[in-house]
Amino acid sequence: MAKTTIPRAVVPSTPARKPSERWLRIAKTRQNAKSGVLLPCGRMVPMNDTHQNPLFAALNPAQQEALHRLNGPVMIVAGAGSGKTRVLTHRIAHLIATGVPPETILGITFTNKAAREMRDRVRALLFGNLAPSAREPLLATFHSLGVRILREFAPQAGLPRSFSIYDRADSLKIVKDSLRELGAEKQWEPRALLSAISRAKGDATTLSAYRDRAATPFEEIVVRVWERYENALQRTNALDFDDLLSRTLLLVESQTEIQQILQERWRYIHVDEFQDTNAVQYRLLRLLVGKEQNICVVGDVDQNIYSWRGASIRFMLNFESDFPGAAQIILEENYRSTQTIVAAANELISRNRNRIPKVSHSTNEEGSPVRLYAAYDEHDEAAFVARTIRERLQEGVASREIAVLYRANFQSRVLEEALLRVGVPYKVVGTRFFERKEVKDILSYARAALNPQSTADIARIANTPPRGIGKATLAALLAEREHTLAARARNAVASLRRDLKAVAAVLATEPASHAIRHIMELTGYLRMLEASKSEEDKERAENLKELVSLAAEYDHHAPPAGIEEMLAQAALESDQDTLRDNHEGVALMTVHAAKGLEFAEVFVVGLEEGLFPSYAGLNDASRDEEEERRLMYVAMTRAQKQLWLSWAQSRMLFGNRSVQAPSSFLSEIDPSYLEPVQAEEEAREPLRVIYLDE
DNA sequence: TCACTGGACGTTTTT
DNA sequence: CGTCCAGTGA
Ligand SMILES: Nc1ncnc2c1ncn2[C@@H]1O[C@H](COP(=O)(O)OP(=O)(O)OP(=O)(O)O)[C@@H](O)[C@H]1O
Repeated sequence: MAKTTIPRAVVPSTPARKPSERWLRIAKTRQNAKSGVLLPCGRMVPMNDTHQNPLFAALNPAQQEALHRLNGPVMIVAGAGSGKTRVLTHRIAHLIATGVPPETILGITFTNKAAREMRDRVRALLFGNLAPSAREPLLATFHSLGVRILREFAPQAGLPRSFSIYDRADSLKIVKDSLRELGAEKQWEPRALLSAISRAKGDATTLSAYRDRAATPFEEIVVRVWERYENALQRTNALDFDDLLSRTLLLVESQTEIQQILQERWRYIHVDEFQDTNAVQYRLLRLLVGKEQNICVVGDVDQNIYSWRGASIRFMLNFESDFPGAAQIILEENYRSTQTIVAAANELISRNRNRIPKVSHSTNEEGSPVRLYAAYDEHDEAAFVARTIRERLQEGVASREIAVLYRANFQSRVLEEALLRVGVPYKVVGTRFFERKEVKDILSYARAALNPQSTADIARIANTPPRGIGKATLAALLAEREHTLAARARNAVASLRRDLKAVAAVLATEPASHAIRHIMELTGYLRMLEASKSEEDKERAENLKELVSLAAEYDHHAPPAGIEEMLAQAALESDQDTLRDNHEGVALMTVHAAKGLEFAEVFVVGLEEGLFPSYAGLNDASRDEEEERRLMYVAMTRAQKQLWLSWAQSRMLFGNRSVQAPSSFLSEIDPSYLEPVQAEEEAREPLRVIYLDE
């Protein structure tokens, strides 16, 4: 395997504004075709000099290996906090530094936030504060990559120029409607049907293949709903999340020319969090990798936590046979956490049988023990968290350095109440801005105007604000039977049409933020909110103003591309995206949402049998004890310095107070790493009375 | 058409 | 215990 690439054009793509801004510059002499690094002092060092090239100096020897092996397939396998993401970032920067054209590099991340961060890091590593150049690597999630490809090749993919992306709520609504049409809404759970459909799509199973092997009554109803679901999507020019991947796969699979274009476009492909890749993503990936086989994936099988939606570690296990000659790089040093945290997490995960044992150690300080709190109930637990955080803030820890992690979203409520009570600022990650009703409404106007087939959007906004369009009128409108309506209803429909026409005109001519403002005004939506006396509506009006400033980020696109881009972003926004880079406040989130993040101090709450590990889906095949343990491993390894674990002896579940047993995971951590925290006396007494009352 | 209300039902995790 | 939604009456 070649250790040095053959650089092509190595002339710096963007002229430096000021010499000081560009601390690292690509230079090359024509004679030897070898590149070097120009240090700020003006001295030139060879590109591969592991001592002087700053990109190498920031990595340990094992990590550097990934920068030496730029060609051919590479898989980096390593535990939490071992610098996998850091290596990817440096590798991409290094590729560019050696003269690989940036736009031939593709990096796939798990969330948009991760993509954005990687983009910032690569820029910082290469150009200091230089303005973004047109020539940049593409850093995106599989889903946004799909949108990009499908937009570019819309005709070949059999898609209209402007298609809508349906989020889970949109999809669920179609499933519900389909079930109702089938008269089966009482017998089946819409969510179960949607996840069956989604799961099949993610496994690259087509409807007809699924139909052929459907045997159980459940599978039969899935088929019947899926047929209707697919019809509805097609009718409304819409794609769901899974389609963004599967339609892209279909396109690239069936059209060799397109495959070739894409293979030539991205000659260096990277995938982060590879352990959570599903079948469709993997097949797409294999098709995108060109003859040179320049693919670099990083992952940790112990952090596979999305198997319930089709992600599988088998692609990691098969990597070497699918990509012959693949180099494997193993990273063993954890840079993130204290020795105590690393040891405790390793011990826990070693209980899993279905894994490949690996070494992971830390040369960081030993650190303090993991603190364990046994609460009386969920209120006591939340009070403990709030009180401890307040103390830590007083001791000088920044609030953004602290996270509280839980298994299920409903657990955030008590925590919020407790934090509010003691005045600790916090941010619940996962309450997505774009899922707020008022935001969805305004965006629905845009979607309906851009894509007149989008009946879901039309239904959503037809009577918001009230125009006098009720159920009957709406049905007639959607069936294009307006002429059968009474005059009053016809007028109402005419007013809706006028609004949509006006919105369409505005979208075609105005930049994104102006367009959004116009929508709010010309539809009377903002007026409706401002006329209301309720606090909630006041807040909604505020959110809409926020939406306008968000839209301004898309103003540089020519209309209507700005809005289209924003709509795609809105649909693809991840939970993590609600955490702004410079956010204030303690982060509250599910363990799933914390994947890939790190915090100085971490609380993991609700460590009770049935909750974490969760017993939900007990009858399902989806329940997986080992995945729950991996989830716990992910949770623990988010912490850099201090980890707190807690559980409650009693908890309100489904409106019933239930007696809880401590999580089995707690007994899987050696007691020598743990230190119990005593309850505060005054906190204990009144709560004990409540407890005994039961 | 729309506002209100009682009852059913839920909590796994999400791009 | 809350939330959401379907069904009711005005
Ligand atoms: N060689 C190194 N020198 C100093 N710090 C490092 C080094 N490698 C990694 N780190 C730091 O360790 C932390 C973890 O790195 P990173 O997030 O890249 O790990 P990861 O393997 O992707 O983690 P996870 O799998 O848990 O998401 C980061 O703060 C990173 O900056």
